[in-house]
Amino acid sequence: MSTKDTPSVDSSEEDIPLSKIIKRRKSKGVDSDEDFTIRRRRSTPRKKANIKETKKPKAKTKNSVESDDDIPLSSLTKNKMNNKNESTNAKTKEDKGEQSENDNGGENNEYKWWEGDFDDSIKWTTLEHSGVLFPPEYEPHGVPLKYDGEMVKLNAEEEEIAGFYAHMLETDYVKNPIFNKNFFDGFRSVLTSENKKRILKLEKCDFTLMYEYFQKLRDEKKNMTKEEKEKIKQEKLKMEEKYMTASIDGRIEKVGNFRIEPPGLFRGRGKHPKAGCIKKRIRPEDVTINIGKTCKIPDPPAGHSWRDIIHNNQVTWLATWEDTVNMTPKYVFLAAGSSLKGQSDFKKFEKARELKDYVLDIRRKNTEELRDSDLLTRQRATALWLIDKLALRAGNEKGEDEADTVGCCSLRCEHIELAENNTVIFDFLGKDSIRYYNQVEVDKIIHKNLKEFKKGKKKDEPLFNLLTTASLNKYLTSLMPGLTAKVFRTFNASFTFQEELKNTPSDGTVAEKILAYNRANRQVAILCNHQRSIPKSHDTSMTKLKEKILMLKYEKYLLRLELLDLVEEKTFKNRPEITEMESDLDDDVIARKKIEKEELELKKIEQKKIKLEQTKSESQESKKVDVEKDSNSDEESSPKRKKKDLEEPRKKTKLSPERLEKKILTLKNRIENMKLALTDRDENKTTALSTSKTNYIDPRISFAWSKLHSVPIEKLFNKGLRDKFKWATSVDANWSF
DNA sequence: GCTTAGACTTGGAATAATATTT
DNA sequence: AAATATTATTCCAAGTCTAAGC
Repeated sequence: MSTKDTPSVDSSEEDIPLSKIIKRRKSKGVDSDEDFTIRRRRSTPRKKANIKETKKPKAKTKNSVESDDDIPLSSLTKNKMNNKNESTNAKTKEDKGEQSENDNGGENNEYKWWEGDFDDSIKWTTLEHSGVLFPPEYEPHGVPLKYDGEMVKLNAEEEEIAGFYAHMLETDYVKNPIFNKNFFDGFRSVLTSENKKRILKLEKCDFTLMYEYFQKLRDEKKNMTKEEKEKIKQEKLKMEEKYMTASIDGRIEKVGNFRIEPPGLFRGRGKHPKAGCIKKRIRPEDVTINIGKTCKIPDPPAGHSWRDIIHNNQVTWLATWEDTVNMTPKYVFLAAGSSLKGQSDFKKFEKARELKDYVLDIRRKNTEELRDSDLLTRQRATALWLIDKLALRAGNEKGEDEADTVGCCSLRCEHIELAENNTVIFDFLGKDSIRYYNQVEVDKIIHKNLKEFKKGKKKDEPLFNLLTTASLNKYLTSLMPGLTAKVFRTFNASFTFQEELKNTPSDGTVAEKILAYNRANRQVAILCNHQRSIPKSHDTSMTKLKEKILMLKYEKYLLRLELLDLVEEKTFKNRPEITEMESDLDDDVIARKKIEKEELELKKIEQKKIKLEQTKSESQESKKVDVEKDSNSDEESSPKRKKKDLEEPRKKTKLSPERLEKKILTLKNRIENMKLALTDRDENKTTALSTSKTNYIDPRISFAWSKLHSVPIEKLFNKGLRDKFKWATSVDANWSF
């Protein structure tokens, strides 16, 4: 493995946290030499001195109110302060019981914040919760590592880290050299000196014994009986119950992520320089709790204490800790359906709607500024054009220890190519290292400007060298209060969606309408470049669906033949829905389907037989006769059939013409629906609809559409989304974004 | 003024739950 | 009833943006 390309850590530094090393290098680098031609990326580190064991009790956040601070934690936690805090504690259980499973405002005692005003500078007045849930302590399993063909016994710490890697053996992560290097460095740093001497190369490590052991555990778990599984589930639920809700201003609301992230290997996306680094176990001593001043402080796990307790009601988080890989803060927030999240969601969409009233003026002005004499103005105008037209993200600067991805303001010359006919080709990695590739014909002036901005620059220099997200946003806010780059994305997404929905066939079936809805959704997802990897089973499920449709068509064809046997064809002169032959149902297909159908029927009969034998052994005889009569009704030999053979009389349904006609129509309907579903799915294979649905499209558009077209909202929003967007439920059918 | 800590939204993948097929 | 496919939920990484702090 590549020990060669590892300049960052030499052996002498082995025991110093990586973050420290990087920080040191960085400051050295900035002071002295280094490239830094034009302000390239921010020389980041989110550092923080990170004094590991001598944890200083950290300064209080601005609003944290003193009061309890001088009392030792231990006495606070033991000393039940129950009575002091307003009722909530006792009430909790009852409330939970009654509101548990009301999906959609069945209960009316719910807090409908959207029916009144709300102030959101102060997020809460009382806040009570149970803190966070820690993952279980590590339990060693004793499965050894094989190194260079020999067994190596690992101690618990070593084994845990090795296990992290073993778990990922089947993933693509282990194909990533950066990941491997970071992991191996981390692994070696926990090895005992004896093992460290021995374990020198990752390629010689064989984790398969552990992998197989984990696999075995998984299988065992899977093979447990239903009852055992249920019991475990119940126990888990009981453990977690108290963490799942919080009481905010006396109301019980759901908490989102109350679980502390378990230790593991950092799964950075794309070419993240830290991919594979060890994410250390978080302890109560790392966790700060934010809670109402008079509320009971949750008990930390036995023998432990919290890092800090604060009472900051200007923020919404309940707990925080620092991620050990990137030194970034992590938070526990309320769930998406909570009032706090709902309010800010509502605000977000209202802000985007506000832009509607400004956008024409802004665009007009911007168009002028594209030709401004000032270079900065021209850059800004061009960038804004991209943000507005192509829904690009703002593009903050990124650090050296992050994956190299860009957004609008951080685009570099290498990311765009200027082609003929005012065409620009965008090709860069955006958020999550998702590729943005787009070939667009742009206004002449845009093309001209981009050409100008590229001129004389190297490919790795910034395209908009005079622009930053901060300056752009500052300018935007001067045009409209609270306007920032991301508002454009929200605005354009919602607006596009509403426009696209106008293609809904108002006299279509529900399935057709849903297809139109999903198509509109998909247009937005494409605009926002929300991509996903093609599901593994896409091809198979596609052909399967096609076959299914063909089978239905074949059955319809059979019914039609039967009908035309009974009734003169001319009766249906003006009824193409009855007489029309399916275009893709040729002889071969018919032959194939015929056989399939027979096989299917045979199988059914077989099963029926088995069942009969099992259940009614005494009346077996008489039934069997029936079955046999059925099964030998048609015998087929060769799949090669000529039309003549196909049309020869077949097993009939013996239904009346009226019934046959009706059956044909239902079948036709089913076929249509399936075809729609198929198209929908195929068009969707690389597009992720969920992100735009959850974050960009104003839910009121969907609720209004649902009412206007009488499509049940359940077909559009799953339970989670309905809960998240309950504030939008009551819009009028004619509501407009 | 500039940098960056901090808080919050946005994002695709992984995993769990459920539905469907065998 | 087990295997598989599909959908919903959870996970946690990676953005945006504000304001604290110099």
